[in-house]
Amino acid sequence: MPPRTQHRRTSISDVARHAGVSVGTVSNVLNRPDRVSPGTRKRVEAAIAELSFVRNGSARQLRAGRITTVGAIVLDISNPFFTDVTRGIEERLTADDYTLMVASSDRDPEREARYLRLFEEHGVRGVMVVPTADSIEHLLAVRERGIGVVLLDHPSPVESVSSVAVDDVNGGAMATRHLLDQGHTRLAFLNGAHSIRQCADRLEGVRLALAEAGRDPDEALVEVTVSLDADGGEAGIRALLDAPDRPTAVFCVNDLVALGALRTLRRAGLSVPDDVALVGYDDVTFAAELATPLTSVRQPRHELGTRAADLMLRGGDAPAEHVVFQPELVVRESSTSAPA
Amino acid sequence: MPPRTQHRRTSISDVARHAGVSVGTVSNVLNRPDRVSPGTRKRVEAAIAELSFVRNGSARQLRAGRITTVGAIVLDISNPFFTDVTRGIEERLTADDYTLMVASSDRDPEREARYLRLFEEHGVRGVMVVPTADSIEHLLAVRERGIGVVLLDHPSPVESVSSVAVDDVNGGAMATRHLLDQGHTRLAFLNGAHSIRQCADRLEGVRLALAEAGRDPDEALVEVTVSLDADGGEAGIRALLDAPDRPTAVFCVNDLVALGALRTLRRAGLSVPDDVALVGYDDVTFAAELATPLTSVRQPRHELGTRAADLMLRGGDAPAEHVVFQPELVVRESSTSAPA
DNA sequence: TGACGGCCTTGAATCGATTCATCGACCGCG
DNA sequence: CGCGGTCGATGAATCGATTCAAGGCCGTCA
Repeated sequence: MPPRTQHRRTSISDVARHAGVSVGTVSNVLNRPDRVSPGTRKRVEAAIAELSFVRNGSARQLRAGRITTVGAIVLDISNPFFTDVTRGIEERLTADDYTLMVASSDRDPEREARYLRLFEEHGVRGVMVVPTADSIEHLLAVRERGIGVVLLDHPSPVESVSSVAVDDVNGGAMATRHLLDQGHTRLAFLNGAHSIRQCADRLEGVRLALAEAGRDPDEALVEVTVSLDADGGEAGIRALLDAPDRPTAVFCVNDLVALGALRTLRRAGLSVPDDVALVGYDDVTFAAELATPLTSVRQPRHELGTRAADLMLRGGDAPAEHVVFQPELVVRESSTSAPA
Repeated sequence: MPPRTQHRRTSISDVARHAGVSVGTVSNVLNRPDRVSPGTRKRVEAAIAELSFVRNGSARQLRAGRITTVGAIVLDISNPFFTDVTRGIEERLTADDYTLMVASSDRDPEREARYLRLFEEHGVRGVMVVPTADSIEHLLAVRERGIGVVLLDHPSPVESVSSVAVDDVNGGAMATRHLLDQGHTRLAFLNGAHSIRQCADRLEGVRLALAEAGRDPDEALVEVTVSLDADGGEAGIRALLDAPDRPTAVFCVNDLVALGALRTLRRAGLSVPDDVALVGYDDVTFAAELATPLTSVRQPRHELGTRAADLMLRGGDAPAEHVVFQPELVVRESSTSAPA
């Protein structure tokens, strides 16, 4: 793609020569134009335009030390939950003229580590990470090297690292209580791997709510481990259909899974909510508009992002803070026999 | 967030000193370990670990000139269409050990320019851009400076710049022909600003199909300009409901708009497809699962991304290529009076 | 006239990793 | 014993922008 002739990038000294000034002056025009007389400034600007000069960010940064860029590593960039969180972050950062670089770990600790290193090598001011594993040793090490760290959608296991999270235990419990209230006794939970904190916590909430209601979680609950997308929901329901004693209510760990579940239940000729009640998590845009409008646990996605960015941008000497938002159950038709 | 004491980042010479070797040797351990004797290598590696040294990417890159990173600028990162395209790109790049930096221009030429400069300053190998405006002057300038450019979801106006696109004219025409075939005579098109090429092209296809059928586009078509999300769909339908001669079929420029349209039609007590037929664009995951499964024009999103990355990664001397994919109409219930 | 202050401009030093010409040590062979 | 060759290690030069001490110029005031 680049033209054959690999011309050297034009540098600040090319500009200086072309304008008949020193490199220092060009740099001043670029960074502190007020310190340069209007005449020379104009000449330098003309030279810059003529040579179509673009600053070399690496050199600039090498000298300056650190830049106004923050990195974010989320679990899955194609999940609407995370895109909304990301937008929140970006909005807040842009207000302070910071730039955001986003990466998706795809729940792979190795990818997380890789991007973390990439960000660090490029001298980001800080990173906001949704950790793939519970250990945050590696993040502490990063912070040790002077880089800001904020945990995203994850409560901090240590006091000294700021974090922004939503109470997933409560979210799981809310969904479960609702299903119990509707009279269901045999529940299924289409969940992700327990190594993912959000999944483990929501499960805990589910079990808590069952115990609270005097039910034995091991008996009243079937947990199916699935991938966290629509295909996972499909697979999960297939597994349940074959089971001898089919649950009457299914709680899905996120709305994408619920989408797949809904699709598969309908194909199997089962009615939602009459044959099977369904509850999702996240309350994404389309949840209300599905074939059967989906009951879901809503999280303050956007605010999660802005708040995290807030914590990131505070001075380096501010004490760590731990923010926990509460989720909210949005009841729709998929879990209530009488239309909502 | 960063600790009070602003310690200088440990550098390669710190490592060298600590291990009792020269900087050149440390660099060799890092880049060409085979040229270092096992003994010293081990010592250096120990020093690296002990000091928890992280390469300074800026310095590295300053010397090396360019890196294995490419940038992508899409119109709207929260649109599932673009997240899928992005995944395609990333998948292909990862195979060649390249890294991707994604940014969203939000259809703002200024933001596009800003990110373009940011990428260039950081020495990316190339950029893949969904242009916000039809002019690609600024992209040609970037290429002039030796940076690869591939147009994403946009046919190239010039021979020399590679591009990957989907035939939007045909997509618009397909949707329209389908609605005409269903017997509709008054159509509405909820479209975005014509400055967005995709929107202009789809409109052209719509008009083409109308003319083809012997209809006068100016008479048979109502076009409403809306924002390209669910809220836009809602606003668009509201505008139509007030119109004296309500169209019987609505074509939406993407599925998010269609989602909002569907929601609003239902709230207004109108049945889809009996009162109003609806067709979307993109065929996103949830299109088939909506209250009324949505007829939509499917685009090869993932392939669009991988193919673009392909073009990006070819050597700099390969001739430009222009790939055009064909969309595909997926008919569902929202546009057919008899259930699909 | 000379001293002084203010305003621009200069250019060498600096950031940290990479590269490469050079050197030393060591081995094998004649 | 001497020579050529190999392997490993060295460290100065380099990339390009920024910074800052130093110097030049001009006008003002005593």
